[in-house]
Amino acid sequence: MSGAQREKHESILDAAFEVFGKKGFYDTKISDITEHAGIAKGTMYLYFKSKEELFAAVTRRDWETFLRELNYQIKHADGLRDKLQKVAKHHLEYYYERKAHTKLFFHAPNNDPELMQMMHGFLTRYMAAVREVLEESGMSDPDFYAKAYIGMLDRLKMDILFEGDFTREALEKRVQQTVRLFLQGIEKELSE
Amino acid sequence: MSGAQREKHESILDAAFEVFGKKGFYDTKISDITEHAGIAKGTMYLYFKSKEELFAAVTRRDWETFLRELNYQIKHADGLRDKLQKVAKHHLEYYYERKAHTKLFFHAPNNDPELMQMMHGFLTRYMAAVREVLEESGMSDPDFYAKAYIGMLDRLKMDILFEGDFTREALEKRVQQTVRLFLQGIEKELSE
Amino acid sequence: MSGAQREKHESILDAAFEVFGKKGFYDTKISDITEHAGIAKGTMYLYFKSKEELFAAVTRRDWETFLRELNYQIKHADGLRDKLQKVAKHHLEYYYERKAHTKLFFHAPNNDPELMQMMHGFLTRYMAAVREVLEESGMSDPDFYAKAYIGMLDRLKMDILFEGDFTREALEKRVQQTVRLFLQGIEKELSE
Amino acid sequence: MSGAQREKHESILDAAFEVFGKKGFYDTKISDITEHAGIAKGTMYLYFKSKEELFAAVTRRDWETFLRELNYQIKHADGLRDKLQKVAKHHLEYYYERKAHTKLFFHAPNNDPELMQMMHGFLTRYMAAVREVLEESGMSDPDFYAKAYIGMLDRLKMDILFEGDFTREALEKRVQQTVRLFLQGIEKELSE
DNA sequence: AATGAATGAGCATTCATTCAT
DNA sequence: GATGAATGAATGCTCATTCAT
Repeated sequence: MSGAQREKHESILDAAFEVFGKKGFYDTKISDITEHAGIAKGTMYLYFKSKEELFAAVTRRDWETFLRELNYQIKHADGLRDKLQKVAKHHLEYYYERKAHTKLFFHAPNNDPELMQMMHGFLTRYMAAVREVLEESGMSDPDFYAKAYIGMLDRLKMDILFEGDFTREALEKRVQQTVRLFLQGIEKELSE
Repeated sequence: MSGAQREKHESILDAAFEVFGKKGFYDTKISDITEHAGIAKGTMYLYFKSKEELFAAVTRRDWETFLRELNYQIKHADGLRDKLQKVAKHHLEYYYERKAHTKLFFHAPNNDPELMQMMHGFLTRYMAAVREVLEESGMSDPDFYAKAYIGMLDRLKMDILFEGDFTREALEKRVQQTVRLFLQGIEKELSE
Repeated sequence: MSGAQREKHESILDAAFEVFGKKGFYDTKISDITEHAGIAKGTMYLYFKSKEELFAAVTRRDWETFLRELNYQIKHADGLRDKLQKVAKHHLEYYYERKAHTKLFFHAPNNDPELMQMMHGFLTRYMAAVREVLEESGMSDPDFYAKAYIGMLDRLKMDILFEGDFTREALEKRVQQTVRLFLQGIEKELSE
Repeated sequence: MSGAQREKHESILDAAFEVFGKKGFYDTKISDITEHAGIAKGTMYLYFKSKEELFAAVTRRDWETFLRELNYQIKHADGLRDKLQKVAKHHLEYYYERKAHTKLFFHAPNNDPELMQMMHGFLTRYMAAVREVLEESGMSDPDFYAKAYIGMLDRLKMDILFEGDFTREALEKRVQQTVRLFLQGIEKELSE
């Protein structure tokens, strides 16, 4: 793929992110996306096999970015508390930045097994990253605790997405609260 | 509505629960449901305004049951630990019993604002019930903690729904772990 | 199927015969046919599974009529010469009456194995009917002669279909010539 | 056109013959042909105006070869019987050699008037060649007899094309039978 | 009340053809 | 001359909903 093609590939993904995120998978027409990208309808099919695959590609790019940055944050944090804090902040800020594109998360195609598979893979990788942080601190059953931590964060994201006036300050407070709650909760499990 | 009508109303809901739960909203045809219920296609429209409304009614009935039982459990439990335990057990068992109907939760109609509204209402009532439990123990910011607790449980439900061999024993263990984690986590916030 | 339904079924076939015969399979839109029949597009699909199946049904009805009348003609004819004459007349008149619907024969769907199969079946039944006539006269290799006879007729039909001014008198003359040629040709094979 | 160009022109025709013959006009994509010919898609359009024209060119080349050889055979045959025999053999062998490319004959483009015109021209030239043979023998109405003869052969070709196990010996037998049938049939019309 | 035949809006995708390089 | 990326017209079919019976 040439440079120009890579650029077009990206610009289609950008347009698709925009439109899928605002209108949801089913209410988005291919022509909505291609018009937004300034290309002809058929051109999309030179880069993506189908509407489903395009949605999957948008999701994949977004998640890969999420996971890359997550790992970067964890790597450059010091100690358990700092790492958990970075995770929480990353999780909540990710959704904060996507407030205007909520339909990416709630209005995905319903019965695409490949997409389901892919999503599951991402969730697993997210969980694994958090589990590793906990393992380093010598916790037992780190799987369970990783899931619980992510679960808390994921519930809190709802307020961010659906309360129009959620501020960055409120977000920051949530981060602190969550870390505190979790750290106290696991205190006795830590091997020190 | 006469008794016979009420019965038919219920039997349509039963059929819809079954089919929506197995095939998801979009892959379910009205005729699938009416055939399952043993009635004519048009008859459904005498009882429900639309496919969306039927789905909403199925969801509503299920959630109302959930909340009714939740409140019953809380009312008949003693003390914070017991109440939290009952909540966790109820939440996880609810999904355990619906393992065969996962598409009710993941393949809902995408763009029905009324349904979104309704779901939001149920989540709020669920949260409120847990918040009350926490408030009774004199916690500050009980909203946050209620959400965190529910978030943990909701993440754990995924394993129940998608791990085919999840047992009731494993479920029970999750309940204990979650309660323990949470209670330790909030220990210092408790006013006693 | 009720009487009214049977009538609608027939009227769709009539419309399809008309439009397919004039424009050919590929240049006919479903809406052309349903408009011609005075019904909605979806209604066609209550009676026929697909465009291909509708075309097959049109063809089937036409061929069944052809074969029914053929057998009737043969049954009510006396002796070999008369029977061959009736066959020739029937074959050529059939196409004469369908001069305005030539595309039924030349612009059929190209890759429908079921249709190919069906057509093959009809040709076989036609051949079998002629073969029987020859067998009664004690000919050897009646298969070959039946095919040769039908072949002559089928080539002659082309003039009928594509020469605009072909008259019934010319047709009648062709019948006589063909019978004469064929009878002389097989004279020595006859067992008398 | 240079030599190299002529070669490419031919190689496109070869590829088109191959692919059209195997998959039929509608199921063949231009890219199928150009890939088979080892050239880029656009290049085809430097040599042929359209897909239809390419198909017509393939057909034309094939028919011209057919007619050239036919005339050669007729010219080098002696007497009516020999000439008719050569015609029959040529006709049936032509299809025998194209058993693997039947779709050239049955899955042609449906609504190309120019192609129809061309095909008609070839049929006429074929007919004329046979008619001349008959005329030399002083027959009356040679047109009719030429068509009848070709008709017989054309019906017999079907068996060759669609019966997988048709042998050259069976073909030879058909030739003999056809000539015999026809010669006896026209015996009395011959002026000698 | 119950039926089920009829309706018709809605949309992803293909592929022959073009034309800038 | 050769390329191949871009174009965009064109259409069969589904299925929620209606309404005459």
